[in-house]
Amino acid sequence: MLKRRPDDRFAPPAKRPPPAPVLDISDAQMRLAQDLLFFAYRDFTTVADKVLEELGLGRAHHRALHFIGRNPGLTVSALLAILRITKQSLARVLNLLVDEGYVSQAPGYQDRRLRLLTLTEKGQALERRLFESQRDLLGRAYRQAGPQAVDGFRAVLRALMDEGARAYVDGTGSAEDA
Amino acid sequence: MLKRRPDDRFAPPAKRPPPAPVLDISDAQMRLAQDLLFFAYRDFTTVADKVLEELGLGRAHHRALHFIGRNPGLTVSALLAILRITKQSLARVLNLLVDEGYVSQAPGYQDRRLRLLTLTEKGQALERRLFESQRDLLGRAYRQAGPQAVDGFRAVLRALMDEGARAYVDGTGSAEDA
DNA sequence: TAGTTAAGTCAATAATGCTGACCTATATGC
DNA sequence: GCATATAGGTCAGCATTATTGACTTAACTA
Repeated sequence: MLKRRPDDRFAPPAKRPPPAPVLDISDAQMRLAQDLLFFAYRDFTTVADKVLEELGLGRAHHRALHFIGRNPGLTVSALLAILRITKQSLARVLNLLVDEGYVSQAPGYQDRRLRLLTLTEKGQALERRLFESQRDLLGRAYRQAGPQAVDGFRAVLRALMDEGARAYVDGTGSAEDA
Repeated sequence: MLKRRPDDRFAPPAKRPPPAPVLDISDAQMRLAQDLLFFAYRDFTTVADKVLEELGLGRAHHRALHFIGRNPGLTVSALLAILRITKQSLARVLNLLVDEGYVSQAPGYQDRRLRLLTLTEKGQALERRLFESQRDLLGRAYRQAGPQAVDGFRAVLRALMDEGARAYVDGTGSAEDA
């Protein structure tokens, strides 16, 4: 391993950092939006992470619980399409949730190859608890920002996502498209 | 065939999945917001991930480039506070960015223990490219949703984040608080 | 000078993602 | 009935990004 001497990694000292290049208002607004999304998402997920940590679960488990809870009878394929991860990645998460009794599987009625996923009572209770941590934060934010802001919030987020995901959240598409 | 091997991982088959329990309007709205944030964040980050993939970089590198680019002369401590990761996690990412010539470090002028981080020209070019991929998506979303929606979007995201992060994005706090 | 702080580093571990290969069960089209 | 496609599961290995704990060096500060 080539050990760098400290000097190689250092630029000549600058008295003052160079000014941030902001080209126009529009770009500055866009960069602000990057910040906003990063911090809001960071802190929105953190409140649920705290609950998950107690149980030795991760964010991936939360996502699965959330989407199964919202779509009882969801198939594995549909969940994969939503999460955009591989079958092998989901397997680790889902097998644990099934083994621990949070999720139950039932064969499809018409097509018995399907594994329809639902939350058990235990799973519903956990999902509820996770939901409430985020709901409280979100509720405060909604009240603070006001109903008109909430409409705008939803409109922009909706426009940011894929066409398929948009159809899904609008209720006009299937989970497979998300 | 009925002669399938028994599997205690399977619940008894259910004709129809149980209905989703939606307790009141407010909760349904909150659950929708969870969906919106998930999908919007997923697709917002994906556009930059595609650029990063070509260069063998990850999302962690993008985050570092973004915040150094927005805050030239940022210290390592401040970047750690923003990203909320450990020094060891950042080290891997930052050392690569320095070694590859995206980021340069300069000792602090008053306090020479500090490593003031700035983007090199190469780093600025990459950050710009990453930014533009997200700016294009965001620009379309903003135009589609309209200026009033954008205000609401910003207000809710701002309210979702920590007090420190809020001060940071408002420009009234230091990066250390974020 | 003593203690604190900023940063770097080593070692080990965990969560979550990936690819490739292969398997079973079931459905469907001919 | 048979060939093929589809839904799902599994094994093995690997990459990225995070973690904790312990330690070091350099420089600031009381």
